Amino acid sequence: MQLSDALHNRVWQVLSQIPAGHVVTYGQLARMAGAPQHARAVGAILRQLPNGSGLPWHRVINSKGRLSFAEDSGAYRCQAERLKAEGIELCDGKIALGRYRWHGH
DNA sequence: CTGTTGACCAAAT
DNA sequence: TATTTGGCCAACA
Repeated sequence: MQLSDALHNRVWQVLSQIPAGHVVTYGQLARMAGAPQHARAVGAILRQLPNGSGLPWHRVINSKGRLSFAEDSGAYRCQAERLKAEGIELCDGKIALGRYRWHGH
């Protein structure tokens, strides 16, 4: 891995704490990991996440309450399906952040 | 080393 | 409400 191990580990740590049925945004996760200006780096970390990591990457969405994938992509459908399985519905392509956002402990 | 890309974001138009 | 703009920076070519 090339991203600073420290950031990588903190993101990994926070990600593992997100409860099922809740979501956080990339920027929020970056802040929670102590790197407020690194929303994009969080995306890069998730992108490189190993397949069998077991981490809830699908609970991370963008600040607009949308999934950061093209709607016609398999990744989009995969994430949407995983969220639906946790009771999180996409209304008009958007998630009600006010209702599902996780605010930490 | 330079330039581009992108699972981003907040503020300004 | 919808786009654009400027900032961010790791990964990649």
